[in-house]
Amino acid sequence: MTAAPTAGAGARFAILGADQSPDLLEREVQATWEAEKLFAQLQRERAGGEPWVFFEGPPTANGRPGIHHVFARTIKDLFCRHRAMRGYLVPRKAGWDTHGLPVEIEVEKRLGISGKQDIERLGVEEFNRLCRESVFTYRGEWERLSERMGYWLDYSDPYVTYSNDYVESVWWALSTLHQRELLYRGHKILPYCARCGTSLSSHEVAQGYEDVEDPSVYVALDIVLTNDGPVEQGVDAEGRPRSTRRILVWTTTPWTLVSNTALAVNPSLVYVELRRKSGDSGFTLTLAESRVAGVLGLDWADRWTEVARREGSEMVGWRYRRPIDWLTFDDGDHEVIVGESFVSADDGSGVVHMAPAFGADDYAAGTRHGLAFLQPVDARGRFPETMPRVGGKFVKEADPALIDYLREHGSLWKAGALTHSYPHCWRCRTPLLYYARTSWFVRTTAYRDRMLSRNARVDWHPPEVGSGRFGEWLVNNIDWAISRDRYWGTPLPVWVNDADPTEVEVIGSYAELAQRVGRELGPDFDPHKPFIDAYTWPARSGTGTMRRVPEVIDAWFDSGSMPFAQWHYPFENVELLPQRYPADFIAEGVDQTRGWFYSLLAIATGLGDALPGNGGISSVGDGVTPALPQAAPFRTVVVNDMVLDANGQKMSKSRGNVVNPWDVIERHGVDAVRLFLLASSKVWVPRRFDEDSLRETAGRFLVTLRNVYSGIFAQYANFGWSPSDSAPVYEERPLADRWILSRLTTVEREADELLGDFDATAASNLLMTFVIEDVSNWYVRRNRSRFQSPDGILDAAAFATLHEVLVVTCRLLAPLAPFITDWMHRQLTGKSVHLASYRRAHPPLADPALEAAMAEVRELARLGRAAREEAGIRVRQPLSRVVCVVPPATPSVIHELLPLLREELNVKEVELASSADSLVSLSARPNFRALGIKFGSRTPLAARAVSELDGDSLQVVERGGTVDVTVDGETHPVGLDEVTIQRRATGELVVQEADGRFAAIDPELTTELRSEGLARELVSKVQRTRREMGFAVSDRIRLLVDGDPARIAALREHAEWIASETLTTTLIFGPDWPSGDHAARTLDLDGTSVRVALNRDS
RNA sequence: GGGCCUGUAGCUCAGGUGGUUAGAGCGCACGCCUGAUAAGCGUGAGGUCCGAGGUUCAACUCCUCGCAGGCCCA
Repeated sequence: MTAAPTAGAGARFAILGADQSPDLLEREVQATWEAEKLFAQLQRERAGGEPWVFFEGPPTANGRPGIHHVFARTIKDLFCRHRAMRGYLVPRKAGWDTHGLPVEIEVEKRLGISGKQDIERLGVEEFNRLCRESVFTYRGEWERLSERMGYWLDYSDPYVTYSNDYVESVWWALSTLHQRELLYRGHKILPYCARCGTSLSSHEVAQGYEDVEDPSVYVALDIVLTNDGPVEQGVDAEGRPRSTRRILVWTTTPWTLVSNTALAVNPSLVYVELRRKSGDSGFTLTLAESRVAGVLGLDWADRWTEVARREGSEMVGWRYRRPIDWLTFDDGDHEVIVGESFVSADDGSGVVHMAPAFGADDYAAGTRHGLAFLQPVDARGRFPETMPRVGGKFVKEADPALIDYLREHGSLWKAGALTHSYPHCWRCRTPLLYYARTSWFVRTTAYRDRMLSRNARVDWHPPEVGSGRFGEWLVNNIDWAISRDRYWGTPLPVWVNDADPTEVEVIGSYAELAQRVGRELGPDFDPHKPFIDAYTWPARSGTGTMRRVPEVIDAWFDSGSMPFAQWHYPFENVELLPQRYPADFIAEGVDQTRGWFYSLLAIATGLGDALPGNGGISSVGDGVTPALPQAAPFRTVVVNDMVLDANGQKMSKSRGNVVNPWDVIERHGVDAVRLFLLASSKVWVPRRFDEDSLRETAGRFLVTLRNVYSGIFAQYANFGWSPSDSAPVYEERPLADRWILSRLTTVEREADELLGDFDATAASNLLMTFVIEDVSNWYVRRNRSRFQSPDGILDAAAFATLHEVLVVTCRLLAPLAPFITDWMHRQLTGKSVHLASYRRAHPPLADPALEAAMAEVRELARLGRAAREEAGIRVRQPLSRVVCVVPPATPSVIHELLPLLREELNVKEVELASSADSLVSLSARPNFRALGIKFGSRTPLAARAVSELDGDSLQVVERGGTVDVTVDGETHPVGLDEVTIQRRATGELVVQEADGRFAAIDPELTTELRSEGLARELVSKVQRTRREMGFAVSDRIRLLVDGDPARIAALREHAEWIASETLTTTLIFGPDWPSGDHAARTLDLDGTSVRVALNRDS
């Protein structure tokens, strides 16, 4: 890397060659950062600043980082950098999520084993050792990529969820929740393989769906009590005592009928009660109206007649008699109809049988309605030996016997078969059972409202994720099942008396554990399985031994504990935590909605005032103290969506379209990748990663930035300008300089506000547009000659101006593209951009009038060019004049800017015409918004009347008066508010107009103009020849020109100008060819040939 | 089945609170420039704003119902 320039004479700004690869440059910058320990330096400099707290969501280091990780980390990095540049101290502690199923699966794969039996055969100790080892297989690559992409994070002291300190903090959280009666043992319905004896995780289930044939059974159950009272009893055709009203229920799992405790109807569906027209007409049958034809046949009306219809909500609370009464009810309601919105009328009868032990919906409904819970099936999926008819049978094999039983008792309505997709064990193909398993829960439903109110305080980007995807889901929150029947995880710190399962102790620290077991834990203490299970102690009650439950906890509970566990709180850092909690900012992918975002909120809300400054619950049950404000653990969250491939497809290994971040970084550089990801669309919309698109947007922008710096600024500044040279104060610089400096001030403020508001996309586009349009395409282009051959102090001020523009632009861009900006900033100032302040303390004032006027000039330039195009006259050919009109509100400073327009359009004169000018005619455009308020439904009539106003009337209006228009027979005054006045050119000029502005060129070419055009043409071609011959920019030449006498005469008029433009010391017109070396060319000048010869004047 | 997002030019995307001429970049066509040059600039042609209803004097914008794609959850 080139040494930074020192201020003063002879300063040299390094030039960035066009062939310099971004990758190489960025690696050099990276090396500099490392050598300087720049991140640590920044943190030291900000140490006294107000903290702006960032939480790093810990990645699971068991897979290679992909391009989407680069995306998420760019977002995290850029806001942290921005706030640091604003002066905040932004702690950035790294973290690793190291527990959980993904790690176990990775190890299983590597060992070529699968399933719990295999793991236990291997030994839990060995398995967990391998898990611990594997976690950091990819850690090195994660760190290297993070560094390469410029994601600054303190990796020296990361939090690691498997570490003893971290686990202890998690234990503390669990025991705190337990003290608040928020931890309990309950049931959870899980997909379970009875053969393997294990429950399956959702992604295992997803692998095992197969089409199978299952029974499809309708049973008609007796209704015994409705809202109108008891139902009359009777006997059926076979003489069995039955109720006179029945309800039709459908199931594909007859074996669960043994455990039936309720029926569910959809409260908003319509149900009909039908009676047979003939035959067994002594009873009625109730089912959903929309299912009647499906169940009873399309011709049902021939045989049935409707006796009542009602909404499901009217049936809630009715009582029925269950189909099989072998089991005794325990606590809870039973044989009742409940209302549940999940009940669908797409199949079945619109009435669903509920067995809370065997279905997730059923279980949830059971919890909601306090239903009884009947679970007779053992761990191998069999009914107890003592059960009638099906004793000892595997449940699925018991179906036929149960169907027979129903038939014998007259409750079977019809039995068939149904082919549908059903989950099977992916290992052994056994159909899975949805099974209630004992599980440990956090009673999140007890504080759901608090989670909602805390969530309402979060600044979500975008807001709809917070209110919709997350908020809606919170409303339907159910208790968090935190235990897992697995091996590699934080062990659940729950010890239960083996003689009395109601005696439970939850251990909240290692000291407490040591106290229980009556000895030191020792330096080699490992809280993981299997070691932890060796810690037991005699129960306090005197009988039995306290033994730890076998489960580990959900890894999401680990990561959700990071706000305090990363600091080993409350065992350490008690003073620090109030300054590091809550987070001002987090950012993760939308897939974290129910992951990390939830676990952070659920844990923090449950802990309440056990965390400093967290407010909330101090106890549960009767005593709730809502004293402190209930903040969420994060004040702001930026949610990013996925990165898709160039065709909008999800990246996946099987499709082979996964983008390797290292490859694209090598090709384009990190700055371009970061900018592209941020700028292509709002970060919370899925974006396509298309390298062609990247190249032409972010890539092109960076080339332009480099060109402005190297090709304009550095190249010419190196001829003798230095930052210490005195330049006129801002107010005395040329108007163009004041304009770009004003734009800079405006953009500086806007970019800061946008990033302050977490809108990285708008900030990226603002800055890229500023550099390309305002800096490169207007300021630099129009002032190029001031850099190439500065004449006097006002010209030279361009260097000071562009220097300022580039320095500030680097700062504004630094959070987004940290490499090139740092390189350039060091060249320009000798200092790293990342230690700079984002905004200048005393920028020159913005001049809105100047900016507005320049915008008009640029629009006129566009129109003027279009007019030239239309007239077919190239820009090099000078023209006599252009006549322009701008809106009346245009600031008067525009008059001072007209020289710029004259140069841009290559005309001798620019006239601003007024409305009174003979070139101009006025026309009116109705202002619908204003007219609409006044005229309502007659707006179209009024609009027509307004647009028919003549020029004289409009002049009156323009001066602030009103004129009357007739609308629908009535007269109304119309003023400036209701009409937009437009000017059009009349006469012989070539006109382009838009939105009340126009530019009209005079296409007439005088002899004088023609000869000047010719001279320009010659200069241009001679310049090209010089260049082709390899002359240096400053080389002087001798030039001879010969050709058609009329042309030569025309050129001769401009001899002096030609000579000075081409650095010609001796200019000869005529046929006298010089002796010696020279290059002779025949040039085509405006249709005729001219011969030139030139050589270096040494 | 539920929740949320997206649908605008060939492509990628912008388009507060409804206002009659819907924008940009790329690509394309034509042209300019030729000492930022393995660069730069301009002009132009491209659009039933996914569809159907509705509200309104007026709908890309608001409402309802669909269609297509995506994500998450069942």
